[in-house]
Amino acid sequence: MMKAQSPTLNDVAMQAGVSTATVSRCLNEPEKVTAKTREKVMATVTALGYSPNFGARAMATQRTNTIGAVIPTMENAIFARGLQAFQEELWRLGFNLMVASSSYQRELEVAQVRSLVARGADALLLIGHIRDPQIYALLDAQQIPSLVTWTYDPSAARPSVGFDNCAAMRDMARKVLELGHQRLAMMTAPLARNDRAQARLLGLKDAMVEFGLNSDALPIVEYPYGIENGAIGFAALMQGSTKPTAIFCGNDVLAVGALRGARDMGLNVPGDVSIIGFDDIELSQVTYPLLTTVHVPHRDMGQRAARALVRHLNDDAPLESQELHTELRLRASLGPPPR
Amino acid sequence: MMKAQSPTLNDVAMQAGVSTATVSRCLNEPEKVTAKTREKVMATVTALGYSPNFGARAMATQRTNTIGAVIPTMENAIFARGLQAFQEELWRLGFNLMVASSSYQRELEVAQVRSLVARGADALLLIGHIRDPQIYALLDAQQIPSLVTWTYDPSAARPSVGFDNCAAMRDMARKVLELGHQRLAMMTAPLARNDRAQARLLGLKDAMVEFGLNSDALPIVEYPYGIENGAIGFAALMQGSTKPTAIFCGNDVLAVGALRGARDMGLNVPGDVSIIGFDDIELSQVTYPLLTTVHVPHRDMGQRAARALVRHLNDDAPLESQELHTELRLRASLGPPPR
DNA sequence: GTTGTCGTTGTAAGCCCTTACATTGACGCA
DNA sequence: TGCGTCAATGTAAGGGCTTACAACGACAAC
Repeated sequence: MMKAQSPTLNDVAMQAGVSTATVSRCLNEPEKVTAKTREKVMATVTALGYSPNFGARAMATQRTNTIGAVIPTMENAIFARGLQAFQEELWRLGFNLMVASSSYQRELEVAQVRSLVARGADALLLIGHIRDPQIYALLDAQQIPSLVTWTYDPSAARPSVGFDNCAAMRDMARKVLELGHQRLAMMTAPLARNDRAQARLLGLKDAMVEFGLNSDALPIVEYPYGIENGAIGFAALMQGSTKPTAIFCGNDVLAVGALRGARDMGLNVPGDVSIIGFDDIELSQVTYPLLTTVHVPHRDMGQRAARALVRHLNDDAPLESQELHTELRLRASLGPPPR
Repeated sequence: MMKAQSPTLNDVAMQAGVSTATVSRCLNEPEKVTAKTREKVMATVTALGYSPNFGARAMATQRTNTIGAVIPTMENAIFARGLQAFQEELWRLGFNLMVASSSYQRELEVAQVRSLVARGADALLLIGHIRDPQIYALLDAQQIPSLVTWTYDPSAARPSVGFDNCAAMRDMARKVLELGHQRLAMMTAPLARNDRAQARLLGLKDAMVEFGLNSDALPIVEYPYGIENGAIGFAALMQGSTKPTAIFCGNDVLAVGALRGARDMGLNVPGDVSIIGFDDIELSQVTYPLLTTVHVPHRDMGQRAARALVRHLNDDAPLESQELHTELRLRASLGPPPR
């Protein structure tokens, strides 16, 4: 009955006295059209307030210029920063970002991927390699390109843009061990289905073995992301009879919590115990004492991932793995062991 | 030539020996189809690995089940938390989220809105009321519903789901003034085109007037989001001859920076100076001293916004403003003025 | 047995672009 | 003048789904 339809390509074409093909060309490949025609058409476009119908365009081109990302959570500063950079770069390249969060839940991630694909994502950004194989099967079946980030693993089947979590933590651990620490402990995010966390733990153990320590005896506690949890975890690690002199944290948030836990227990950092983080989020530069941590180039990673995906989609460039480098940030929370 | 096309509705229909209409109904309104037919069809769907073509569906329904959000930045914990909740709720309701960030730049926001609309967003989430009028014109022209958040302003032309920034800060300021503080100062995010920041400042000034102080004399410094900036701003405010005894910060991040600035300058909080934040992000519960701040229900806000938009899209429910309530969190960083 | 009703399924008309291919026309050159 | 060339434009065929409406068939009521 009543139709206040927005104008279509055809409306513009008729109004401007040209064919729909010409209008389409004016919009998408203006160089293929005479300046005169182009002006006439563009004038009509603005006059009518025309804007292309998304669905029709998506159908005709089989593209949406939208890329999906499934991340554990945006609330974690680590992901927020990388994701922000990813979005900014996508924007520069003419793409939009769809976000879904899996809350570290395996089945949920499957559903999210399915949904993003159903919503027309041209490609996907994923975090880490470990996930339900269904996801890879789905992506292969639908021929959706995907890129793994927050880790770099040349041995994995899929391309990744990230850094070597294991090597980074190993380097840090060596520094700590060189200071003479013997009793280490680790507080990590839950290890199950988190290859980044697993790799970091592995790096620590590697270094221990190098230094002749028994890595099997390493006390390990697992806590979800959260400052409060860091404090709790710290207390848990310190209540045994043989207290560690250096506590490695899988991420800075837990480490900041540990610093707080130490303060609550009246312990001096690093006098009584050293605390080491991972990520170098902004927060770690303002704690007291300043946090020793591994600096991760999150923004660079997000940007590179965006560029790689877009080049793949636009120019058919192969999706290749890229390794980014981390750096140790040795700050006040690390010192020699007590005594 | 070579086509490894993915199966279409038609393929499924032929294979299952029914019409495309029936297949479509099985997928979208299963209750309208006999159980027997439905089973047969669904079996074929899985057998063929069929999944609907996004573009075609979008074209036929004029819907994408995708909602866009334009936020200043995801890196700010405040937005990250609310956005996360928004996304989770959208997901529960069967929608996807597209994110764009404006970096507080007016023109960029216009472009982002345009892009999200062009990418088929069914509706938009926006932060605050102040923006280029072009945006509202565009949304009206294309009939894209939108909802404003992070603020509640019944006098504004557009519906909003949020809280009264002015009243919240006014309440906090009263508490501080009741303690006897006379020399106040404000550190805020840049005020230009940020109605939330402006409202918070206004609330502070209101309270000052109530208590007989000259609000025009209030020292104000503006710094972008960032812990480091908070420290810088603090130093700036404390270097005058008449030092403030209470510093109001427009957000917790600046406040945390201020705490750090105080420590750097060897000042005691709240002995020498009280520091007050806004937002109650996780961080504020672990600083030393704990931060006095205004608690904002970011998650609740995100959820409500999602529900309101979806109800509007699905059930044509009117988009109505909702006011959420903030709470004062009086913690150790606030004390009586020195002397 | 006929007719009417109603629940189920089928038919086919859009929805609005893009683009391969066809057509046109201007121009240069013989 | 006639012809070939090439750039500019037009024609029309999809592309895959939803849905109004038509058709059908089973069953109940008379």
